[in-house]
Amino acid sequence: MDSPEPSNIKTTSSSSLSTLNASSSQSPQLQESPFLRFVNTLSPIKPIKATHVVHGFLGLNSPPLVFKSPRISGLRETQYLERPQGTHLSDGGISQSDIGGNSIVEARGRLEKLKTQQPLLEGFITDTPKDFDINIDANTQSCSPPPSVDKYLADPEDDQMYSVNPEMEQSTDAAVESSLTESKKVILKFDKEHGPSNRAEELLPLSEESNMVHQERAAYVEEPANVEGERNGAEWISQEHTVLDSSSGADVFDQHHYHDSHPQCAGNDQRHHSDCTPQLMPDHNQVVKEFENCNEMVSTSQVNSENIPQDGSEASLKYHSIRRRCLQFEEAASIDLGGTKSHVKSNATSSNMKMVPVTGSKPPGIGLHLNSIINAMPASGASTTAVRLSNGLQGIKSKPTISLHKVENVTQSSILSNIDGQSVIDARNEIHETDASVAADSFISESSILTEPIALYPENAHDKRRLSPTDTENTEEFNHPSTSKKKKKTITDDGGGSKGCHCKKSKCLKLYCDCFGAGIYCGEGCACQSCGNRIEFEEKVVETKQHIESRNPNAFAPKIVQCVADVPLNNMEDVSMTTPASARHKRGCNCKRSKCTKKYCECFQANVGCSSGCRCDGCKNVFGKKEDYVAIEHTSSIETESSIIEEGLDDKLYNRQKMVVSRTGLLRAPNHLSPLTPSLQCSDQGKQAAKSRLASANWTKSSKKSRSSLAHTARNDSQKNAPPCVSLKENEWTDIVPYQPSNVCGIRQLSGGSLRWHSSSPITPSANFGDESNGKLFDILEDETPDVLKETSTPIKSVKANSPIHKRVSPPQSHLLRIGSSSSGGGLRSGRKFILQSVPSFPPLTPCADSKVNCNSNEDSSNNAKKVA
DNA sequence: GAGTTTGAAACT
DNA sequence: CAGTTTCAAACTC
Repeated sequence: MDSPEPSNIKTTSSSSLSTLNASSSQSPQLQESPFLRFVNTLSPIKPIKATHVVHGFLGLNSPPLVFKSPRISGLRETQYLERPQGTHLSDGGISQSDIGGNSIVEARGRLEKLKTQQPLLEGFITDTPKDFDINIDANTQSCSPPPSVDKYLADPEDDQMYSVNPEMEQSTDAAVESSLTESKKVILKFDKEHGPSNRAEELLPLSEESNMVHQERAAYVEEPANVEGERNGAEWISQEHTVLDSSSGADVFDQHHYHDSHPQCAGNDQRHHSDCTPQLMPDHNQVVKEFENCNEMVSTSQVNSENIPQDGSEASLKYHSIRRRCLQFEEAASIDLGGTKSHVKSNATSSNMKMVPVTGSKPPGIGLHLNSIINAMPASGASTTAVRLSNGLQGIKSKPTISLHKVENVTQSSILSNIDGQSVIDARNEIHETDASVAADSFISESSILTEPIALYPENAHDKRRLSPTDTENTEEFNHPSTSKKKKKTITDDGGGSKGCHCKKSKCLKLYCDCFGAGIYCGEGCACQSCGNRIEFEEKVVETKQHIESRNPNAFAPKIVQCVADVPLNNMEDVSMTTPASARHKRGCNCKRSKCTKKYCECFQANVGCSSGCRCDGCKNVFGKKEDYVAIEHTSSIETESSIIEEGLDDKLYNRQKMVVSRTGLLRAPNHLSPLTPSLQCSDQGKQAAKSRLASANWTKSSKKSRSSLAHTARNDSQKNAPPCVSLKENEWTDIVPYQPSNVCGIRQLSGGSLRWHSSSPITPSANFGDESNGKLFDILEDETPDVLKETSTPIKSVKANSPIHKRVSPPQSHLLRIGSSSSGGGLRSGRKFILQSVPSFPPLTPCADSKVNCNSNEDSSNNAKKVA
């Protein structure tokens, strides 16, 4: 309800006249209309935005819808984190815009409105999420997966994604961005003069992540400045003063952007800026800004500087780039802080907070470093997670609920924890962090491809060990030097993982060091000896890092990749399971004695289920056993094979049915787990696991879209690489991480052009499904799957029943590949047919039901397909 | 807090 | 690539 209006309003906001019209839901048409154009031209801002928006989309390559969905998902996460109820809202807002097809326009309208109507924005932001959730469910569902996918797909986009809400805003803001970027540059320069450290940091990051930063900044800048400025009002002004004066305008922008991106945060009030800020994390600039802002916030908003743990997590959340940024940032910060450590600390915390927000943005993306993930979880409540895990199902069950709020919680919890420092909050943080980390991981995995996503990882990295410890340490240290260690320990104990490192021989210049591994400089909180990971030794640190990267380019990349981030939200159980399930460790663990039940296991530490890539013995990973994962893959592969055979026998109809099933499964699976497994399960009618997974995929609607997209991509792939389906498990999995991202990217790319995953591996298709967020594929899929999906649409039910493992089973990559190939093989045929059917993607697709229905009533599906044909 | 266990990272 | 060593976190007492 609200979302539409806001969006419309926003679109019109640029022009007062248009606002009314836009509010009436004319945004798209109006915008297109010559009159609107004229109006836009009248207002200086609009034209820029429009252009920028266009660029942003163009850059994305994918249609606005695609981005939106992902972004939405991202928003969801953030929203969820902040508000369980609102979890869907944020996304919904986005999704609606996407659905409406006015996403960009609406976004602009929203931004404009926000600018013009700060109060409205706040209300809208807080409210919109709900509305969106309701309206967008399907979209959101699809979106939820997409976000992660999107993150993977396009880092640059991810930046936008981060802003989630900003998505739309971004579009609008995009235009602003250019101006903003310029303004930022100017500001940066100004900041340099005034605030050397922060600005310097920003500058450095910019050089590295200039693209991302620019994107993010632009979005942030635009929205934040306008929207937040309005919202925050006096606070904002004060912040701006501080920011502008001492820090770069980027900070301000970041804050604004953060708020915008996380309406909830904004809704939460500036008090929680620190909380919200984490989401902003994406950019170093933001971080820096956050720091500055944090100071301000601290003074103004009551935010506790102690949020360190969260901060650390946030920091961990950032990506590689972020990590790098962190390093640079730290340097700058340290430099600047040299005199004002307290500020730095506060900043670090704030930055961390921002990082958390990034995690929020993560949702869309997923790749994360284990470190980041771990850090994230531990930071808030690694112990909690561990407890949950130890508790087993209970823990999981509890998670589901939590999972729903994961994203939001991540940001919120981090905030809360920071503020309150309560165990409860910590638990939330853990969950959120894990989720975020998962998403981040998934995103990160892609992030390797995409630079932006990386930012999230850094936070994640901190979240667990590295990030949390280092970040938390850093932040804590900064905030509370004396208590940093204790806090760290306590945090780590609590799961905060804010501890600093204790390296004695590695000089903190090896991956052994969590700080170094997380791309963070060691701080006061660290108990390391002969530490070489300090700003003073920046050159050495950089060299070492380069050396390590030369050996292993992904050494600093997130270890954990998520397939699906948000989907689980609907099902508490599923969620808890799913979040972990969706995420996987790229390399897998090699546990021999811990049985993957202790933090020795990186998978467990990251709250991720073991996959075929793991070489663990006697895996009992609470988040998903390796065996289960493998079994799922196997079944999925079998199903795919059978489906392929069937396809060969019966062309279109039969294939269609299976395709639908597989697609639904894939789509669903992607949400929670990996796309692949779901499909397999679905395809195999009988396979309960698949069903359960699919059920978990309830979010399916969105997943459906993604599936459809995946199917579509799979088709393409299958056309090219029909056979490939089968191979890949471990390798695939490893690849998957990248691929998924790539897939996501592919989706984006699809919009833009190339699909990595397509060519890369069959698996990618699944990823694509997950990514589906990409408008085109998504649309196609929708069209294709619609009937089937519609039939099965509601099915999601079973999802809950699914074991987390299933979700995780996602290894699906192989499955996806297979499925995709099979489906793709058939997909080409059936796929097109489906397209002809053009079933509405949104409505129906419930994974389980679909899968079941499809599987059970293949005839029906086939009949439907025939009818359609 | 010290010592042990564990598995990743690094090395050969 | 496999095996071994090194390392630091996680864990236990």
